[in-house]
Amino acid sequence: MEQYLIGLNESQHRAVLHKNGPIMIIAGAGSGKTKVLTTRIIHLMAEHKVDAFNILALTFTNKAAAEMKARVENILGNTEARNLYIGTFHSVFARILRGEATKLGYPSNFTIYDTDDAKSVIKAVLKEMNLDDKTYKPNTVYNRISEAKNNLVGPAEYAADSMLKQEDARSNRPAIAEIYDAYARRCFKNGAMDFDDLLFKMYLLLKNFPEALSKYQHKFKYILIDEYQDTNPAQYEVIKLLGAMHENVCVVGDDAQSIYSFRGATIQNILQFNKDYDDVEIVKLEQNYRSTKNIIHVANEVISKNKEQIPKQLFTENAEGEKIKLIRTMTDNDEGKIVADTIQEQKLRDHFFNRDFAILYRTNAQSRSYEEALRRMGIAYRIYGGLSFYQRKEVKDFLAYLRLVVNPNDEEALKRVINYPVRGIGKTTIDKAILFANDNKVSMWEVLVRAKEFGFRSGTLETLDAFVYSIKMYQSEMPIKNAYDLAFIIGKNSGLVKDLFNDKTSEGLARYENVQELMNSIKEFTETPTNEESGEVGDKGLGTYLQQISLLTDVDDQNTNEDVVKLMTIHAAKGLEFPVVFLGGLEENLFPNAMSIHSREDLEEERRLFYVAITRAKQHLCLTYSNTRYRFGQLQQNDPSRFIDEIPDTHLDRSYAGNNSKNRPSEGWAGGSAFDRMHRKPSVPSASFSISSVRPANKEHIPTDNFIASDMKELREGHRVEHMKFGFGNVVKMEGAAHNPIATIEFDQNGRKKIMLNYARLMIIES
DNA sequence: TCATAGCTACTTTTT
DNA sequence: GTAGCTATGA
Repeated sequence: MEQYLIGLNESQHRAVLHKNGPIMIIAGAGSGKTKVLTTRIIHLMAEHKVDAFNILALTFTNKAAAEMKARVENILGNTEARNLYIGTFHSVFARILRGEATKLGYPSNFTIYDTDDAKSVIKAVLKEMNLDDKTYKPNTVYNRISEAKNNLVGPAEYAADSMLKQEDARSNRPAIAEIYDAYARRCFKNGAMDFDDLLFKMYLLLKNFPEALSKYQHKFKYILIDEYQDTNPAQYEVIKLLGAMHENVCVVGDDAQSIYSFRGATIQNILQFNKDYDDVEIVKLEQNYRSTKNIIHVANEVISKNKEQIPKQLFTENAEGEKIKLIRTMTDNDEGKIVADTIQEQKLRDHFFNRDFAILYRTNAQSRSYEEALRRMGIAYRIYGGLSFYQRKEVKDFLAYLRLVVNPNDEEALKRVINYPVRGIGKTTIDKAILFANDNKVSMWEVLVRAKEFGFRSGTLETLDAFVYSIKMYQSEMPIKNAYDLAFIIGKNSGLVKDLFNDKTSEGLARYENVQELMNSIKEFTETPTNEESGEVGDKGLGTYLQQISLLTDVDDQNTNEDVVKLMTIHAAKGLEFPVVFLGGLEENLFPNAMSIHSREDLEEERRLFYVAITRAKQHLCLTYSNTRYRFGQLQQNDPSRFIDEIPDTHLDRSYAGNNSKNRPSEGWAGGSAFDRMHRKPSVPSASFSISSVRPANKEHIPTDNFIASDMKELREGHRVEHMKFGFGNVVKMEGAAHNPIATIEFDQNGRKKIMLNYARLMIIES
């Protein structure tokens, strides 16, 4: 048997070996899904001699795509793997659309608008249409348009659809169809596509241009789709079109983990896959390699409450594990504190590293209390999600300059930078320019270029001319300068970098650093040897750079190995795993969220979200909820989440939650809060997070009476020490960075352990 | 034209 | 609680 097939279980093996025809792989949480996908690609290439050019693999995140690519390269080598089309739906489609843009009337250097850009265009459109943005909230309008595009409904179809018309009329927003039309025109005029356009236009390309359809159908003989449960109708139709010729479509997903319906994903795609094609091979991966038996049992129980699902039973051969812990606190701040305390305690007791912990929550706003508590305890953490690097104002401003140089029709970019840094082009002038542009059906840029003709007066005219001149100068440099050199000049000459540099507040400093960081990333881009991705367009220029980054969102993700506690929403945690997981805010109206408790579908999605959270944990899972919580600046009383009661009592340790946690919180319990108890006796053995069933048990050690932790700066190899938990031992090795030293200690009773001196409390007995 | 004080509005968000 | 926008005064 081939080396790469070794270690697959029977179902995994079947999924990998299936060659032609449609196949659906239902992959439970932690069942080795990525391994199956990558091994399948390797097998197709190595065994069936399928050319890399003929394989298309689509994922939802850059990270998933990168991981897949890396694994394939690892086995087959870079030269073989580099020609694979592995990427996110958006990046692969964007790449194809660049090549075919002219068919659709777009320039091939079209700009990609992110959500903020799109909303800003909507705002501008609303203003021009004299519509009130209280009734037509840009957010709502954007979502409505997004939904339409994800369902392949264009502006014309939208206007003609009586159902949609009725819905909009009922919600008192009859003008959505008009706004949609104006928005689409504006984007087109700006030479820009939003995220949804990348899918929608891809569909239109295949639908309306038979030769394009045929080209890509021939090219992609084998198609693999990851996270199929999260696909929306647009993605579904594109896959259907692309796969129609060979029908070698392999979809992988887990209906139980479908949590993106609010972004247009429809679980029906996976539930009905076997009706879309004849003779669908169905493989279920039900063995979990991630979690303890306890966690898997609870996950199964919870998800079984959902009606709509593909029947399956997850099982594991891992250890039994311990019960799931439930902690109740009085306030959200206590919740943060108790989690931070527990992390600290567990690090000491069980030798976990910061990176072994994840704190998950339903909404981003919940991160604050954890943050404060962790900071106070000096535990390193990182919040994932929230504002990504590329969404920060200063970064967007700088990028807007670069965008404008590449595509002067990009009105969003123009508006961002026309008076930033301040150069005396005020609101009045800008409004005037926009007005002229609309009246004369030209771009705003055009108005500026021909400012004199449009009758701007001398003072304004001068500043406008100077601005136009500077941008034109940058444009003329484009063919001869690489992205970094040009960006450097732009940053310097525009005064933008200086402006940030002069702001000496701490926020200003952070902003300056962010722009420097951006410059670094541009430099890195110019210095990295060209790979096949960029072979298409002018290599190291500004245009190529912008294309590359417009679909990147999370630079933060790159450092997954740093030793920090990770904080993120459950959504962001999908696909990840952690030894210890804390799940916070298990309260009615928060989780399940108030907006999702009115329909069965929504509630089931919340439950799937709960399922996703549970199945992130490898060894320990701790649920917390708080009696009161500040939300929107107001103190709220909360009932415990209904999901808590869906966990079988046999698998839930409620001893931290008070006796009546099943009922509504009573008035008189506060004196004996779990929090208080936890602090009075932090190390009662039965109350501790023991990992006995997962790792070999440590022999209990009772610290000597005069135990006082020594200064760890004094610790050297050869010292004899006492550890609170592990007893006596000898230091055999010192390593790690100066700020994070690690000692290897041979304990008399408990063997060799690595101890992080920043956290451990050790007493030096003999030096 | 710019700086600042108040008012408002908020789920999740791979791209 | 806080970001982000609007109205106001300088």
